[in-house]
Amino acid sequence: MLSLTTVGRGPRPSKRQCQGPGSPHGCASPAGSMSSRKGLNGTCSVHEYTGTFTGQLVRFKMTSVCGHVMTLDFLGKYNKWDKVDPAELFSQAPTEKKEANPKLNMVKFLQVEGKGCDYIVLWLDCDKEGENICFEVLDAVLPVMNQAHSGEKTVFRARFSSITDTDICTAMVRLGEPDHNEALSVDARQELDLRIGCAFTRFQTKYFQGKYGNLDSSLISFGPCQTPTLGFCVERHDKIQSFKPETYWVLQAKVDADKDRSLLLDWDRVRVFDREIAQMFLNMTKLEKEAQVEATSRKEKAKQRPLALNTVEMLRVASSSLGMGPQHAMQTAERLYTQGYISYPRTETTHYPESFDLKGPLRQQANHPYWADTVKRLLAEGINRPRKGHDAGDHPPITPMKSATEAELGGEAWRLYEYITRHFIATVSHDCKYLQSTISFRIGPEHFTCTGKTVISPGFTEIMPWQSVPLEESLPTCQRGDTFAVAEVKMLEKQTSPPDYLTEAELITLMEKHGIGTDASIPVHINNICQRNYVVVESGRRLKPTNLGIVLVHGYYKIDVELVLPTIRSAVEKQLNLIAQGKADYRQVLGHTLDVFKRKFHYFVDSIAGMDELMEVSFSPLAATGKPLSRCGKCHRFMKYIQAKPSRLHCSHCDETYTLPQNGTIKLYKELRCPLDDFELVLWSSGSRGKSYPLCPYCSNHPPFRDMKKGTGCNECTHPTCQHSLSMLGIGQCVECESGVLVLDPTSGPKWRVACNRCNVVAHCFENAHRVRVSADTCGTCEAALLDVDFNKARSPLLGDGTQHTGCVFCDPVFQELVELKHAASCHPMHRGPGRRQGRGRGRGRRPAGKPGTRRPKDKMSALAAYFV
DNA sequence: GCAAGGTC
Repeated sequence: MLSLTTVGRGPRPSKRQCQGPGSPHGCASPAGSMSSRKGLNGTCSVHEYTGTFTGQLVRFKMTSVCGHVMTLDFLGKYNKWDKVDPAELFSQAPTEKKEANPKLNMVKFLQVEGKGCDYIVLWLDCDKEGENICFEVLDAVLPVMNQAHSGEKTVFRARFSSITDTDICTAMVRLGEPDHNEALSVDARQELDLRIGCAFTRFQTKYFQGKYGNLDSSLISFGPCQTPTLGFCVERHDKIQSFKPETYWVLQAKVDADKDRSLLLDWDRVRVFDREIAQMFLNMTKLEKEAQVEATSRKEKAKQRPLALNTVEMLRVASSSLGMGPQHAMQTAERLYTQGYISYPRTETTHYPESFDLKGPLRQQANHPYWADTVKRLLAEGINRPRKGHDAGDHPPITPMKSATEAELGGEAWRLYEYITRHFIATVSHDCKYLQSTISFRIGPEHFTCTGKTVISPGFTEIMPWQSVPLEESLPTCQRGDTFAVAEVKMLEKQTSPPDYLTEAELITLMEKHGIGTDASIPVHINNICQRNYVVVESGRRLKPTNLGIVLVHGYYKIDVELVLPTIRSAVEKQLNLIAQGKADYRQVLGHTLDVFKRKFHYFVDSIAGMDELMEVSFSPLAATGKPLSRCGKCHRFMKYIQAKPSRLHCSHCDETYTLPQNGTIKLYKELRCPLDDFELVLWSSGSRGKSYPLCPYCSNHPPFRDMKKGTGCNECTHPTCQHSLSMLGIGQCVECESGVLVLDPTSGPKWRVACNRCNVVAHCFENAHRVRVSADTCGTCEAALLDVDFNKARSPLLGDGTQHTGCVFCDPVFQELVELKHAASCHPMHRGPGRRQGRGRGRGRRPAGKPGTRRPKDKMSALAAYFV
């Protein structure tokens, strides 16, 4: 008998905590009998052991998933932007659940492990997302599990608020059922976010891209989290813009404390905004010789040690003190976590469970070169219980799990680790105690105060020195009735100053306060608005909105302010919570909310001119952008090349736009024209050492043949006779990728190259030839097209005086010597095609058989691969 | 090409 149990969302080491020996409820195995292995996806571990369950002796199998198993998307044909009206995305367009990460093969993995199991216990995170994942797991696993007998319960949900022995074992004896309503509320959230986000994003992007040539983002996205995030940044920008500085006046008094020391006093009125009134107060005090002490006080105060560390606080400090952006900080923290240096870095909780072993992590720091003394003293004198924080029931606060040095972690990772560790030590340290002394003075009729702080015991500020109470000279001892000589009273003129742009730390606080995003997604939203060029990060990690960002938000203000208000999300979430609580019907809420947003969408579309008016001020129309490059095949006037992403050609006479392949440059190709549509060809190039090919702007956007895809060049065109086509310049099947053909680059001489028309394989052929042509004949051995080469007389590699040679680039002994395989230089290794393969023998023609001039390169993969590799 | 949410 087997039982499959599923723990957590990721392969966390913490799951082992529930199966140690001696567990009170018998849910664990005898020591040493657990076996562990990796699952078929190589990521998730499977642990097996014997124990008791519902009074029977069973074999447990325990494993995990990795976040959501499934993700929601539209059916394929609704993802074609130019074929689908975004309005259809609100209702007509059907959605489907796809595997969230196909590489992990999670469904298959779960089915392999779940096959033949009798029971399943779900140990996913105890929140709505976790509940939703429960059902994703069940959808995969129930069909392969053993059938239940006579209505016996086989699906259980474990509910726990921390991964500790007591919590786990309590959960095990109080197993419940997964909550379908909570899961449904997440289904609704997914569908709303998808439909609303994609509809607005597609509409905005297409509308503005079709009108302006110098937008600084290729995607004008909208989303219920990212848009309000941007809204906060623009709101601050507006405050700065509309700020009117005001002049105010302050009285400042100085008294002699002793022979060579004076005290600066603060005016009790702080400041006044009327110069004459300030002058009047100055007149009343400036002639006074003495300041009377009216009262003194000495109070012991405490600066509290920090709450235990959660994600958003870590991100705030990383941004404001370490200068690390949230996304980068999170990546760094993840690495520290997977390497075992810190506990799980995504948590809302700032409270340690009662049973949490605080001394363990602390002891590990007892020999650290930087803080050994502090830690040893804490361990010897007894640690202070951390302050009571917020328990979100997710994961313990972020805690260092083993000692590490700067040399070991290096750079950024060390700085983050150092902060996390100092913060942890601080949470179990004592509060900082200091004495606050105040002296109240009277000069003439006006009151002034002087305060000073002296540290009694530094407490946690010893390990967090940046939090220290600043060193001040102590105030003189005095009592009511004493007098001090007035050294000076003067009036200062000052101005109120505008706020500065939002810092990332402030933005995180605002997002948290308004419930925009989660601990895990807040960095993603901030990153999004940077990447889309809505804001730029300035010095001090302040977020300054760009023209585009400002125009978008002001446009929403004009058309429908709700689209950008932070309440947009919380209002929807209120509805979703009703589903989760079983108080509202999933279909009704979904239908109603979609209906509301569909109306908003149509109103937005109808009112887009309002946003467009703002856009016009900052951006130039397509017709006024770019440089004339190549002639249109329809009107034979020059079209303009718009380099800004997405790069394209625009014919202002025909009002047509032709998108070009991205990440490359374009130039005119010898004024040659496409025989099909008369458009002038352009030469696309990925860089001097990369590949290049001719391209017809019209064909690339409107493929003339069924087997030619959109966005491709002449090197994929199957025109039977055009001198630039694949049919005429293709040589043979690519040596690396499955579907590509090596095509001669006709512009590459004198350093002749052939390049794959799909992947980034480039072969350098001949250096010293002045002409290379693809012959109509094919190789007898491999059926690749022969090359007809005319070498330079002086530097010909041929024996004797010969300059002309025809042969197969793969098989000919003369050519073999000269060919060198490379990857297109501009391509990053990450984007390379699949690795070199050997021994795939399979004949498949690249070109349509039967057309005039077509050659069928024979698949001789093993021979070719052996040759190139 | 799009959202937000998990997590690697």
